[in-house]
Amino acid sequence: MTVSRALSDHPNVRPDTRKAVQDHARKVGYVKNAAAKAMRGDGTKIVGLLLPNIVNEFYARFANTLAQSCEDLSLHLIIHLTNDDPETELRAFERLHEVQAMSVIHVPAPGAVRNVSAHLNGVNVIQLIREQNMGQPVSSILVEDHRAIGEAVQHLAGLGHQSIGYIGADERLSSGRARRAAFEAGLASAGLARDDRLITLGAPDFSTGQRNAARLLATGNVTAIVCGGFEISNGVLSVFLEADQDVVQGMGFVGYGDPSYYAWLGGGVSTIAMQVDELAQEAARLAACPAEEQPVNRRAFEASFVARNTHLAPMRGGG
Amino acid sequence: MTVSRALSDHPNVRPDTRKAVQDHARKVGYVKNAAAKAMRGDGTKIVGLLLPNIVNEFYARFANTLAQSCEDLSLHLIIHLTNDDPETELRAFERLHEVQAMSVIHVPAPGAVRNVSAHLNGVNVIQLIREQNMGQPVSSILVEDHRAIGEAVQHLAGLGHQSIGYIGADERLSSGRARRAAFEAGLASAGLARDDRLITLGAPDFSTGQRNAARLLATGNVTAIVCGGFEISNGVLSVFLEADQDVVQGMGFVGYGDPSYYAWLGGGVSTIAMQVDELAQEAARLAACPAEEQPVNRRAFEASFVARNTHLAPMRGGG
DNA sequence: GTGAAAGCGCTAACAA
DNA sequence: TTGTTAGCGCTTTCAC
Repeated sequence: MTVSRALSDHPNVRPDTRKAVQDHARKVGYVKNAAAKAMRGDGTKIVGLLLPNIVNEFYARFANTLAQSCEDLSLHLIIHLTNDDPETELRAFERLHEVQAMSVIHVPAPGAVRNVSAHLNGVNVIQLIREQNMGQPVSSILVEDHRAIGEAVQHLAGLGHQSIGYIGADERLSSGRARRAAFEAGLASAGLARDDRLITLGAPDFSTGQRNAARLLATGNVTAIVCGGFEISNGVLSVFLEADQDVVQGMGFVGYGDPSYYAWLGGGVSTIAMQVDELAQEAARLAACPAEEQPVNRRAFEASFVARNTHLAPMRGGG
Repeated sequence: MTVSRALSDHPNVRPDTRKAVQDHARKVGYVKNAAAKAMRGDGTKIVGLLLPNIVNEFYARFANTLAQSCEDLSLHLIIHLTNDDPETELRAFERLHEVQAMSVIHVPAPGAVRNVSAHLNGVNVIQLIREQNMGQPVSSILVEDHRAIGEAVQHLAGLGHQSIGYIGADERLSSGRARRAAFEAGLASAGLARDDRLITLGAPDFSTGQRNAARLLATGNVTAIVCGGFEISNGVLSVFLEADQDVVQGMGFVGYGDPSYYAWLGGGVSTIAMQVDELAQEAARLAACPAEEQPVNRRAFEASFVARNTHLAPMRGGG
């Protein structure tokens, strides 16, 4: 059809014909059928995003910026929540395979490698935050937080803390391993001895933060806590904010991630902050190219330590 | 092909053949091509979600719960951010038309009706929070906040406030009109006179909240502020939290929406809370049916007034 | 500069 | 119970 050529801006169409066709298409709201294009093998412009959840402000901001970039690049963004569950993650990959997603950006769930590889043919896979073997080469966008975590520990040490606890993700996550190592390196460079009883690990979720914070506070032999995860940080913080004032009096706290309200809570929460928007833009950049044209890529963005009121002010009502 | 029948659980296939086919499909990770299904006219299982943004915790929680429901219902959720801009919204509808979305859930952007109707053929449209004429029958899921806003005003009046300001969305939004009316009704039932200078309206965004809060505080003749929008509430709150202590001393504040941290800020922020999860589940329920089988539906969920420390405690650092 | 044919993966309808 | 045909909307190839 000449119509098809006109709509695709092909040169071999009389200019007036082309214009007439295009104008009419716009008038009647015609758009090309993506399914038909996909079936011919033209690719889909679909980007999948797999996140543990989208309520945590870090993930929300990432998704927000990514979605903006996708609008600009005319990509379709399909979101799947994994709850950090490998089974759910597998199903998400399956669904994205059905619609022939061009790229998938994902925060790998903890746990063993499952048979996802069957769903990854020709898919441009981009890992975020964490790295996990997928049985095929993948790109990754990481956060380099070694230095920032070290600074956090030294900051606490400088305030006189000698018993600093750590709550983070366990060894099933690459990020869990790296952050724990960074914490221990920080202790060493601050001249503090490591006490394994003060290092508590678990799944990267809110309840791990809650549970371990309560446990560390209960022992009474910890004077500060450093967090190694977004959800964990929120969980720990919830315990601090709801604890009796005399229990947390003088306790040091360093969160992970920097949601907007951390600056407002308890006089300002010290934290490890990352360049969310830059992460998301890089992700969009990588996701925009089909797998075959996209060389595998590995890039890390440096995190920073934000010092605020490391000792949370107790909350008090105003009336 | 017998294979197709086997995979579709068609009865006319020898049971052992069927099982063999299904097992093999699972083993090699075969999934049906959604594009081919769509091209036959079988529909797409794609649900579009159009939100102003996804960082605001109300929208984030809505999207989160909706995404969960979509996983359960095997629907694909495509997210588009509109920034409350009609042009961007129009482009999003266009993109969803391309992929033949089955349903679109959207928070209508303020402004005139544009020619979206061309992109809505056979689409199950579900409006959220706000209502706007789309030139065709649509379902809507609303928040009934008249009573809650009235309670908020009466609560403030009960605390002795006589000059209560209001910051909300303007008349371009159905929700803006309704909430303003609810505020005025609240004043009336509290026996307070309406002062139009204390009622400030604008776009439903953060800066509207910031700007008008600063303005109302500067005039000095307002002792409390009620917010009529999610983003607006956050904007107003940011001004309160960053203002000099003596300026906001004794000021009353009622926010809109109930993000998790409102309970922690300044001793607890009083607010209008809504049943986010219920809204999202209802949205998923409506979105799961194709347009032709879905009778148009209009449902409202009651909001509630949550009284906390209506007078924000000033923030102070702890060390 | 324009049209005709073919095929992408799938399933409803019909034929065997 | 299984196989064949046809067509969904699009673009590439080839013919005119």
